[in-house]
Amino acid sequence: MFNPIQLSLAHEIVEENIRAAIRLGRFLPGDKLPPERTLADQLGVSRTVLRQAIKNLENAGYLNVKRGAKGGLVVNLQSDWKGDADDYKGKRLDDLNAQYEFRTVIEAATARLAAQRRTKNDLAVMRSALERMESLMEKRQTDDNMVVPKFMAADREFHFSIAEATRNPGLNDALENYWATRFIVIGQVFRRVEDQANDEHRDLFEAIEAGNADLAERTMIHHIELSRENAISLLHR
Amino acid sequence: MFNPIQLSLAHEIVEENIRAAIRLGRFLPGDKLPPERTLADQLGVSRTVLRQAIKNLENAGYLNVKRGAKGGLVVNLQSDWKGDADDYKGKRLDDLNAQYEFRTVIEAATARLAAQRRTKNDLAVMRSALERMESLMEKRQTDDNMVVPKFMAADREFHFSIAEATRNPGLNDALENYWATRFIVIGQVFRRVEDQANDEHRDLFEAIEAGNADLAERTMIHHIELSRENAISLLHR
Amino acid sequence: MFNPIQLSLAHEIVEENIRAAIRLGRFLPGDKLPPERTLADQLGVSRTVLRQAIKNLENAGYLNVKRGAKGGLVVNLQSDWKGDADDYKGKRLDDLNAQYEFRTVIEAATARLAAQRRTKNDLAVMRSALERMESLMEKRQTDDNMVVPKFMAADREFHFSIAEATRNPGLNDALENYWATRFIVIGQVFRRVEDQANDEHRDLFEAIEAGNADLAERTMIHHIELSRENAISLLHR
Amino acid sequence: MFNPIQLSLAHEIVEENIRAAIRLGRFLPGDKLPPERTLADQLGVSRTVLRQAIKNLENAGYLNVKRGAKGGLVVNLQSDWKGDADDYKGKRLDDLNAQYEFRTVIEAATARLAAQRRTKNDLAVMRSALERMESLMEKRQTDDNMVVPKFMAADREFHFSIAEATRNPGLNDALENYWATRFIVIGQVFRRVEDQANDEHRDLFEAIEAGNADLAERTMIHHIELSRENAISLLHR
DNA sequence: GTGGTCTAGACCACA
DNA sequence: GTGGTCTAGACCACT
Repeated sequence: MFNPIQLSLAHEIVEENIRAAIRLGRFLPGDKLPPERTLADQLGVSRTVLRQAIKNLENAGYLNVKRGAKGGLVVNLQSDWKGDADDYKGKRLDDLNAQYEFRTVIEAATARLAAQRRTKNDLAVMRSALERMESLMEKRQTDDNMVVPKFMAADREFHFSIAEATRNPGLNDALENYWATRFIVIGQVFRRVEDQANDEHRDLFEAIEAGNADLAERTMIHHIELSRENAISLLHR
Repeated sequence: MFNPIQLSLAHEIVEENIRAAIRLGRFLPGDKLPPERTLADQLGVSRTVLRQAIKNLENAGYLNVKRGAKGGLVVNLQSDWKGDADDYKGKRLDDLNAQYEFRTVIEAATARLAAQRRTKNDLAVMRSALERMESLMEKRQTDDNMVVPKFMAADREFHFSIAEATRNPGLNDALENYWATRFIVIGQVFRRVEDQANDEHRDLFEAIEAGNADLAERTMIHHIELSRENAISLLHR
Repeated sequence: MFNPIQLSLAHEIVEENIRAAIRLGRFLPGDKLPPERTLADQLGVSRTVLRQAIKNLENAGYLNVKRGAKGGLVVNLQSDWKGDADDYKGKRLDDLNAQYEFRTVIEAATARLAAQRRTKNDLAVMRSALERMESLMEKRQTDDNMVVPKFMAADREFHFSIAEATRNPGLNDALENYWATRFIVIGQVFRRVEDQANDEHRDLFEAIEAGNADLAERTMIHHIELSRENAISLLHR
Repeated sequence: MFNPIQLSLAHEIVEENIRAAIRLGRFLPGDKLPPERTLADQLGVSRTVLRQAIKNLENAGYLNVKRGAKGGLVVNLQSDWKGDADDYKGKRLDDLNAQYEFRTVIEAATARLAAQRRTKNDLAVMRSALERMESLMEKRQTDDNMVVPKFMAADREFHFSIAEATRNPGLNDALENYWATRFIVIGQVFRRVEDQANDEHRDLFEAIEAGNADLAERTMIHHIELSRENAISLLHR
């Protein structure tokens, strides 16, 4: 009837928040987080608690802490993160499909509603993310190891800007929560879907810009379906 | 960039859990909760914490604590609950609409998927809830004050059994979370939608039983739309 | 010319202090340390620092922390301690001999000086420790797992009471430091030297009681030599 | 049961290290310490910390900081040192005796063991220090103010080379620690024991060279006894 | 009345 | 002007 409650430790919540921000690309590898004192203030916790979270994130390979006047909390390359790829290693195929199904439900709705409600400003934000993705796509053959993280951040911004355009906080939150906790952060996924993905992104944008809700919805569903197939072929071969 | 984190005390979480169980009709007025020790065990907390939660729920009118051999934690009538109707008093119309919109997205999906995946057992659970609602409907003119709570519990079970039939935990959780925290527990809502509501419920059931996904989805959307109009006319007149 | 300085972290010093007290048998397995607040006060540190030390000692198997009114910091059985026996596993034979040589220098001096300076009170303390050892010796065949720890604590008290009787703080400190950091805490040592050890202890006591400095010194040297041979045969077979 | 722990700041430890090196004559008056960067490196601290220590040592009269290309950290004459003689001013006679007693225990052992274990190389080091002392002794009537410091450094080297010859790190450390923290650095002591002291030093050397452990031990004990009487007559007249 | 967690503020060490 | 450490005090949760 009742399940054991989950006691919330401040430092765990803080850790989860920062981890999500990093995984979502709000801070890219090489970026510095705000100084401890500022971060603690923003998160509404003491430095003690924040530092516990930072220590864990450092151990998990997300952060690199440097001392001194020019030091700070530096975000590591994705390749140093521990436990992310593993999250999906043993995952059952059914679970993965169920997660993509849920995402499809949410994003089909955001695409449809965004097509009906997007403002000029929404479109500008989407276009900016889209163009960033396209320009990064051209650099994909270089060995700049920031291409993948930057692309993933732009991808996230594109999808979130669509959700934002719905003006529905529930959909927004559901999507953010999905990406933060379940989004697969493996660069290889990117490398394989790249071309298709970007064409789909542009189609999606154009449908939303044109206010064509049905088309936007269909395009989004197709886009996520491709993403799903890719993830599955990558993780369950 | 970062928002203040929200810490919750153990007894608040426990209180919220029990309140949700009551609001969702898992315990009906007059029912007794399990004994303290059992409850504390299930929730994984000490009796100190549980008792604090119970004290608050008693003050909020949800519970009536009776001592003695035949005592226990008795659930009160809805009419004794405090602060629930208030939740919606000052709510902005836009917020209410956004919430219903979110519910529509989720439940349109559950209806569609349930129509495709329901097992015989799923249908049996749905039918049971449906028949209970229909039989309660006939008693709605009596002054039996258990009719409304029982109807609401059956209503909840009906919707949840549909979500259950999708075999998608994400949709399931989203729905449960929605009902637990945002579902309007005002009996008057029930009194006004009752006739339509029940017809819709049966239509919905039949579409799912027939495996007609499109129809199930349309019916669900229509059903929630009626519910929304009702809530708005009641709360924002 | 200069060596890197060793930065002293408060919690490490505290940890070392408590660990030494346990290893020296000032707290026996099953004993409770004073409550955190008291301990922190005595050690002149904040609870934060003390708790870090306790956490480490818990991880190292020295302590078992229990919550609640009757909880506290309980000392574990020696068999749960980690890293103690290991300290000597790979140790070079020369190092071990050098350590025993150093101890011989210090304790030969304490025995000699104690024989010259012991008061009645000193003798009473020695006799008490001696008698405790003798009474424990009789229980050595039982399976009471407190016999070894208690014997070791009494052994330590006996030797320290001799050092105390010299009224020389330098010798006292050197001995205490030696036992705290280098004393071998392996119960098996005890089992093998038992009979001889106790006879020697009594001889030593009688020489000191009689004020026979030469005999006391010779007996102590012989006693430590036996102990050394035992340790070596045990650890370097 | 437990005593307050003593925390030390990095710059205090560094200061103490450098002070000990100077007091032990590892750097003689007029010598320059290594450059700041080298020193900071060797000590494993930042220059900030090192400079704080240097500032204190300058204030205490140990160092004279000279800027410029030919500048550096120059060690002052003993006569400029502050606070050393004071260390013993209020000291109780008993404490002084106890310290000499402890030193006697340690050095009697080093003399005995050195006589048994000294190598040719050990003897060469001892002889070098001995001869330096003898040659300085002849200059003691001149007003060369380097005679005393140089003699004291040679004296320290002589005693340490004996300890070194024992191959026992424990004895070595105990002696070094003793001299660094408790050795009386007052030049006047030197002026009064000089003649005897040097004869004793030579006797000691010869006993060790001859491998006569008993004689070496007796000579050392006598040597320290003279030193003790001298110190006491000087400080407690 | 114990251990468990968090806070606000201080000072240190580093670059 | 950053991260690193420590303190004093408060309140929570457990038994």
